[in-house]
Amino acid sequence: MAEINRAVKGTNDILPENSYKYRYVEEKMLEIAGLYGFREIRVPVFEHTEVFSRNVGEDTDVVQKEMYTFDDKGGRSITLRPELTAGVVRSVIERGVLAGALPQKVCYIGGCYRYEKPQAGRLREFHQFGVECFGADSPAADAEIISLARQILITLGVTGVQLKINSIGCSECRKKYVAALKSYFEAHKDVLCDTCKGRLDRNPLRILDCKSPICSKVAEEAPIITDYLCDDCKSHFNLVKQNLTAIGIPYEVDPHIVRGLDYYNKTVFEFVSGDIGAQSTVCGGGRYDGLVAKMGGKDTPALGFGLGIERLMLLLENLNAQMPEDKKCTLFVASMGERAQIEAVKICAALRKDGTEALCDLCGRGLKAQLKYADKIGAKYCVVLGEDELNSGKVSIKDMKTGETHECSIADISDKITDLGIKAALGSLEDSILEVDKI
RNA sequence: GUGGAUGUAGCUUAGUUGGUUAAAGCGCCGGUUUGUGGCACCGGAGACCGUGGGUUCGAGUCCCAUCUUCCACCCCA
Repeated sequence: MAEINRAVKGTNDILPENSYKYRYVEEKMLEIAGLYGFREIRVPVFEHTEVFSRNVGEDTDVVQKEMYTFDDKGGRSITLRPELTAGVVRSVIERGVLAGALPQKVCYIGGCYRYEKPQAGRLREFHQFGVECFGADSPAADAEIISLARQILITLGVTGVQLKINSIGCSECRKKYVAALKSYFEAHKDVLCDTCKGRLDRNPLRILDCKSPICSKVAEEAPIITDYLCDDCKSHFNLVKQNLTAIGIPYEVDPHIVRGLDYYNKTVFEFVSGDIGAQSTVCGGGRYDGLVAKMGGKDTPALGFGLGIERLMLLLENLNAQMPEDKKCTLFVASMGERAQIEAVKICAALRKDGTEALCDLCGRGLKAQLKYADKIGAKYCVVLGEDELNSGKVSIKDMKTGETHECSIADISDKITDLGIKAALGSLEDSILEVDKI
């Protein structure tokens, strides 16, 4: 295949045989978020580069080497969003959303772009579902979004994920902690891996996350952030934990959870799974109380999370999670001869007007081939239309599964189909959703 | 960006120590006498063997490069 005709590295096509699963998952997520008062917001795929570089963090990998940045024809530096939080914050400030009743709760689904080396659960174009809550500083808000993330995962059939939480404190206590951490690792500098030696100055927090056996061994004995939290941060974190316990959400405090985006403070959390390869985080988020003010808005506490849709789908697949079936054709109208063909088109038009998926031959095929096709696409019923039927005005509707036939007049096909208890499309989808809910 | 693996029809694969028109299954299309799908049988279309170089009388088979995909590191969702 010529280079130009191939999908760009790290991008993916979702074909009809799978797209309905994505739609189901996305609709479910929006629906559950709605139960918590989150309403969908849609923001641009690209922003001024500074929206990300300044706020995600000039020093982060995302900004340093992963952004798709280009100049537009007006000479503006534009960047395809590598994540959604910064753009959403820009939007709610600019559009005056934060002037409304607080907290403001928004959620979104959208593509994100990062120039990384593709791998299982990691694409250059990937999609995130996420929520952001503005104006709530209570620990109950932290627990609430964690609860939302968990409800989404569980409802969709995810099992075996672990919730890890931590507090990285406010800027004051983090300053003290980073200093302590630095002097600790400084003492063990000789055994650290090369990348961690480099991180010592730039971002000592990252060493805690290193997977090299030696570094993680050293990290085990490192000072723990929770010991450095100021009274306010400490009590906030304790209350988050109490809230989680109160609503029955199991968690593990993992002092090594360090988010890679600069805007986080206080509570951070991740839902991790062992079933999606090395990219174990399906959902990550936390508090970012300083970001709104930093971006020029009124000082407003905020928090949120992002959930990787491709990773979630991978996980659901690996776990063999139940998924509703796709819609199928309700009635196939096979025809023989020109007169019948035109009648078939009329019947389909009438059925579609009534909300029923009805198909007829478009290839000029023989009767046998038409029925074969009806079978392959999983049509529930079919009728054959020939001279006999046109003359008598009666057809027999055949149930493709059982072979049973039901007589009726051509004019009554639509009513008959309805009588048979078949609600095209939506019926089957809703049934299966109910089933999933029961699990 | 750094490592390791992969690449033959739409899909899954076979292809012997390099040797004539590159196989199979599934899928697709059609047929098995005239108006009924699923089964069976028969037939057909479909591959410049990822791409570009090189070695050779001759390469899907060997060498180099490049790209893709996959896996790990890094980082993140």
